[in-house]
Amino acid sequence: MDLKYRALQQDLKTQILSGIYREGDLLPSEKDLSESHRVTRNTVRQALSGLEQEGYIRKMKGKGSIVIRHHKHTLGVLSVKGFTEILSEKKLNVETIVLDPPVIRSWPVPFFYPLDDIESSAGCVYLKRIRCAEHNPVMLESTYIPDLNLPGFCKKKLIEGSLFKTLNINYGVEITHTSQDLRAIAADPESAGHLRLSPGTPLLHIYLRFSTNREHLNIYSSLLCNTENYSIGNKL
Amino acid sequence: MDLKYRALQQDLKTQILSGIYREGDLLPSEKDLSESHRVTRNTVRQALSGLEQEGYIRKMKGKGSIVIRHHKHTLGVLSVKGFTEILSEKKLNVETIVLDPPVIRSWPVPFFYPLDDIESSAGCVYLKRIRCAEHNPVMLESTYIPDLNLPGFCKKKLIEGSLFKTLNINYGVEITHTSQDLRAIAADPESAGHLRLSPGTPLLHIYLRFSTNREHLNIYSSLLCNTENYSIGNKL
DNA sequence: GAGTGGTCTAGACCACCTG
DNA sequence: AGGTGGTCTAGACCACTCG
Repeated sequence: MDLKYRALQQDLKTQILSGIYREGDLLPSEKDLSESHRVTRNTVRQALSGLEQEGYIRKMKGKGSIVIRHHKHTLGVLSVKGFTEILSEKKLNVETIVLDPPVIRSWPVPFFYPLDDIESSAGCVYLKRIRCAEHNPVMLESTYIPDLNLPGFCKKKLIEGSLFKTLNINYGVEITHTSQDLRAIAADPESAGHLRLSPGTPLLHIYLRFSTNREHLNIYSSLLCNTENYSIGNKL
Repeated sequence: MDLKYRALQQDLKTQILSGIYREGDLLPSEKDLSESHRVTRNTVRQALSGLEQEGYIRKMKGKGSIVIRHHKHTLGVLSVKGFTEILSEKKLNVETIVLDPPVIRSWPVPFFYPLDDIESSAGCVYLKRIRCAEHNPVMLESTYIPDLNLPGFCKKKLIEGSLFKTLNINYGVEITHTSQDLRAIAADPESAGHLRLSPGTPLLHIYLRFSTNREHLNIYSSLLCNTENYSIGNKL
């Protein structure tokens, strides 16, 4: 598994993040990239589409691919990514505090996404974490995963604190799709306490569903975000 | 301008919305579509990518492209679309109430997006509207457009109530990119009144910037959304 | 006019899913 | 085993931007 377009995409991303290409710079043309990386222009275009989707560049007809300014104080595009990956790319100090370590329990009723029979009848791995940026709690994340062929998951530590990395390395799970659902709600007392806010403070509530390469093994997350200092988006 | 992939994408979308393909149905395979529409598979894939992005289908390796269930009570993917288009696709009853008809004024200071010199020195076309779904106000939208070569814009009526359609048909403006920024905030008294809510109710605040095919002509919108009954997202 | 990205063709091999 | 989508190649023509 080392796809050419992903390799090129990661190459360019690294160069942008390391400052080789700066805001406003033009990337090499698609023709140049295709020659220097020995791939066709279609493959280059696939890589550049990915970068555009992630908010690193902007493609301009007749001109080229422009590197885009990175906004501080934005948590990143809502995309097929985990929290750790999003914020470490922004070079923010990131911490995760585990409130409830992984346990097997029954599914909450009602659950925020409809579950299929196989998911329902399997148990549910649950964990709850606080995400901090620059030492401030900004996000409260409750995660639910069907307990389908994940032996010993609750006993092991998360690799580098990342759920996705752990699932990938230990169990070969890869994220394939994401869907999301957004609302604004008032903070309940418990959540407010965790986020060091007053109850009733408006929070961004995001329900996420990550599909994976394993059928029925979907990852569900409920995120409560304090958007006072860090907004969510792909502001360019 | 009639691109083959766009034509195919629209074709399939119409068939899905009209019920020819229902939730869970498989679309014809990429090979079949390429033969029946006399285009290559790459072109078919471009069209299907668009439909996937818009949340109409889900592509499954080895299986096919599955038509996805439409959730009621979701306002639609945040995408390169106007409000009118999003909700009419969902077959909801949609109304727009113009609070402040288009006028030329100076830019608010500070403005929520950085403006370039040409935008700043041009005037600013401003309008404010309430969006209703099923006769309930759900969204308060303030729109700002640089007054760059849009003769008579403030005097004319909007075509079918759609800002994008008006800009497109009368001035040849097409949307090319979108960026967005999300926060949760408490409703101020004025906004609360318009949305028939109590002040302090949590609202989803979305800043949008639409880039167009005309340089410097960007469309800026500030949206306040009541997400109590209609959430925002691409829940599948 | 030279270079760019946008679109499109006509093939190919692969991994994955299902019967 | 046969069909599906995922990836990739090697070309082509176009509209657009810029000097």
